[in-house]
Amino acid sequence: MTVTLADVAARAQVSPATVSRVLNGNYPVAAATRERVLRAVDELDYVLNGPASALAAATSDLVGILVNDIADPFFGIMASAIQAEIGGPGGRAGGERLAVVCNTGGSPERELTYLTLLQRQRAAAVVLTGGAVEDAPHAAAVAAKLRKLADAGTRVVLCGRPPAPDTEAIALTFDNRGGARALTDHLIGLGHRRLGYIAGPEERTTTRHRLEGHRAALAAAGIEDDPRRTVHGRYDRRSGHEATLELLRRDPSLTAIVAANDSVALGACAALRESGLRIPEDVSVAGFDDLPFSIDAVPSLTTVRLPLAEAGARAGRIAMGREEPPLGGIASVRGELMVRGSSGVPRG
Amino acid sequence: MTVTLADVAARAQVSPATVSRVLNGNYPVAAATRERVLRAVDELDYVLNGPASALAAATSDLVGILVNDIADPFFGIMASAIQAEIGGPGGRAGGERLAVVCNTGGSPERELTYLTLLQRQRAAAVVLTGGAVEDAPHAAAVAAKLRKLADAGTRVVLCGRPPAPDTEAIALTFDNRGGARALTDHLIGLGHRRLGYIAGPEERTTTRHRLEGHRAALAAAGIEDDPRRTVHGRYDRRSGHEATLELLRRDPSLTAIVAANDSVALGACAALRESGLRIPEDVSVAGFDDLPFSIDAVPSLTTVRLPLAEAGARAGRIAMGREEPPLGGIASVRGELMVRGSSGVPRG
DNA sequence: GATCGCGCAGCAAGCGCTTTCTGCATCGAC
DNA sequence: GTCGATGCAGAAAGCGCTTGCTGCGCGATC
Repeated sequence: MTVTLADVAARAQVSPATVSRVLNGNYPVAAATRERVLRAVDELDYVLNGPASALAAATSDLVGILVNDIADPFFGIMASAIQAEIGGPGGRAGGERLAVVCNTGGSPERELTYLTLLQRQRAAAVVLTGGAVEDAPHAAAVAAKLRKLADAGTRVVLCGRPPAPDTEAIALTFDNRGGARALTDHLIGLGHRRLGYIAGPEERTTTRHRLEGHRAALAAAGIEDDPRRTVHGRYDRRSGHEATLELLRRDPSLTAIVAANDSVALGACAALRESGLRIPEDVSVAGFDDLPFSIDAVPSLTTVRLPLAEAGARAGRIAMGREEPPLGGIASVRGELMVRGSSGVPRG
Repeated sequence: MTVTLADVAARAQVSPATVSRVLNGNYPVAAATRERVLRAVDELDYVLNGPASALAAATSDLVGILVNDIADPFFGIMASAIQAEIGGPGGRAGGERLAVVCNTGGSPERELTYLTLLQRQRAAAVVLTGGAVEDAPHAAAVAAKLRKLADAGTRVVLCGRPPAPDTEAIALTFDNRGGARALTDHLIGLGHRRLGYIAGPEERTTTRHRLEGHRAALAAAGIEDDPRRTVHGRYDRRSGHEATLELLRRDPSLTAIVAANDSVALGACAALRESGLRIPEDVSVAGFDDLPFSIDAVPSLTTVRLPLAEAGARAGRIAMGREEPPLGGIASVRGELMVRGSSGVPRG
């Protein structure tokens, strides 16, 4: 029913071995023979059996990309860049590889399960994107998995994620702390003294790092860090909206709101407007990430640009072994402060 | 080195066959034996070899999801919904399936190549999302591929994509024509007579359908369809920005701009503002899709909401055989007009 | 007590490919 | 003319798993 290597071999009047070699192109085959085989492949419309070759060769051409939320452009942009380098169809790489984008939904269990699934598929490489969860047992479990994957020959790269100790994983981490510091420094420089902070989920490394940067800036300026000025939520606009109302309730005299990311910032803007406050005249707003829509907000969002596409591309190349990993296996990728319309000098 | 089924069998003192049956759970195994096997699996930290089992069983647990642009939330949202139903880790389905999100970048060749790659992997199902390219040879090639996939037992579902004739593929299409018609009807109802239209890439079905809906509305209102009022571009904000400037150049008296989608609409808004025009006082703007950020635009965007997540979920269920396909294998999914701040009565 | 049925486990034959090793020409060199 | 390279193709042994079939031991049946 389905065409197999043997069928092609029969048609081309060669042995299966030869067909395999023509298809994999890593062994000398006479031009005439190759020609004949290729023609037979074409005529029979033969498609290689992936599992079979993966089994025989003990390697597969699957590359896993783990993301927290595929519907979020933050991850979409990285995934897209990674995939472009993985050399799926159209990529520069010769061998065609299938990029598998796995949506963990931010759940540690699903992360682990996907890792197992990829291990099961004998993935050629795995790229984990986005912040990790700060939970010792889980971190250990992930580290163990990553070690096992590495042992099995799977290259592991972390993109926008903190390094995993005791692991061979290459890490390209974003300097969230530095970016947040610069952002809050900017606001303080404008004269703000009462800043609200809308943080992400408590247990995420990204959340903590950004918060630390923010606090470092406050401390450096001698501003007391009132815990009531920080609210935790999810990384989405809805959460930004709710958190802003809460912050305003706690302290109506706030002059600036720093959000965990751009989506949250947009939610904050909406809440401020609904509350009759102008941006930035009454309250300044700042985001993080600089996703494409941020520049279209009105006023456009002051934020920290993260080179998502560049980092993803680099991670992809490293995963494919087409670029040298950074020294020590760890590189910190800096963000860039983008000062735009949503931040200004505080009133009064 | 790596643990195999045989190792587990040895440790549990049973035959490999029994281990396999315990793992697949589709054959009676005595409780005590099962217990013993499971313990051995655990102790040896055994991970099934995916390719090997796929080869032996002639099926795999991979499910392909083709998207045009993974960095675009339009596709991200659908992909996310599909995947949730595919029953990856955490899904309701028992068997764990690996969702493979493939980024075609809108390129017909890559689409085809990915389809081949999925065929090669003997994917369990494939979901194609988003508009197709209107190119007869390519459409035929895709149809042929889909037929072949179906023959091989792969379930094929189209989500937000026109039906593929002569194919067993189930199609869930968006009623782009109807949505566009309603949108332009709304603007005409407000009194607009000079509407600019920023269309997507010429060769896409989505582009054509939306444009047809728009034109149908114009025709119904007896408004001449000046071809100079339509500009084609990509489905991104940049394109919306450029196209708007072009439309304004051609006819500064426009009172409304209808965009191919929300991203394009945002670009249009930016261009209008830069040109010193107010929205909607001077020019009304309308988008399409109702992506999450649309409500945060200022003014919030009048658009057509497409039930992306719902359609994706349904497509996912159908792909998994957990929901009956629609009668005739084709269902049209309607959008809903969302009237918001960006559209108003024209000046004068 | 012999027979049948049934529940459970093992045997062994592949699944379709890769790859090592072997073999046969052909060619150049001495 | 002979021998060793060299270049290319084939034979065959798996890769690790699934599954149809066989077989065994037990309680139920006549």
